[in-house]
Amino acid sequence: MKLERIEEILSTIDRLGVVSVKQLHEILRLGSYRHTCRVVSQLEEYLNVVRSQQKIVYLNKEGRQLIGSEREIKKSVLFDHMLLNNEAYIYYGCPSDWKREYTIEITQEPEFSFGIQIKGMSITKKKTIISDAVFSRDGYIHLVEIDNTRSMQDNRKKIQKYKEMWTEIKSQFGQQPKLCIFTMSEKRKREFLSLCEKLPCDIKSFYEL
DNA sequence: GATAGAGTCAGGGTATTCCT
DNA sequence: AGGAATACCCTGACTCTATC
Repeated sequence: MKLERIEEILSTIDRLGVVSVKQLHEILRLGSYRHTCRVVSQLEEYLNVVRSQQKIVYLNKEGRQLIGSEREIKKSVLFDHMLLNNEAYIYYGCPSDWKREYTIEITQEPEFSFGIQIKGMSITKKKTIISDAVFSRDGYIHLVEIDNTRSMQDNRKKIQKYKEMWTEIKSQFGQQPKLCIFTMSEKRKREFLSLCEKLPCDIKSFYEL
């Protein structure tokens, strides 16, 4: 296989972190599924392979070295979450500016300063929120949240955080982003729908994909 | 003609579902 | 429960095609 092609495929894997062969088949579009399997097995010297329900791969040291990636992936319980993240990536047509684990940091002016100004000290506070992924489409920013096994209580907290920060998020992106949420069941989808009432959002359950 | 890329078919392995 | 049937995933072997 040509080096260029190897690097291209390894970069794709690097960008997603962890990916199943089935997902690679949809992303790379190398022809038949059989052929994707073959390509992956040819690249195995650069990959760690995990067999659970299906074969999933991520870059090993050689692979990272070849494409100069600093991002080391360790085998973890987060794999399922990352694979679901990929499903969203595929659903949106593999956006070229897709970024995982995107940190949004904002500074908020305090609502009440009680008229006190302390010299040399800023009373603004910083807040961060990490989206599972961010991408743009037709010029619009999309923030992606993947709900796998998080408790609904945690989900409520996170959505609340988005609501609190939404004004600043808007001004940071210079536009109204869209919150895209993928969840595991219709029941949760309904809960998210009511939680996100006032946010521009797109909520889907994985069964719809 | 050698090589790489790609398709088809068959079969093994394992998980899931079905049936008694 | 436990064995049979089914479904799904992965791989090997063979073949064809394009390109150099």
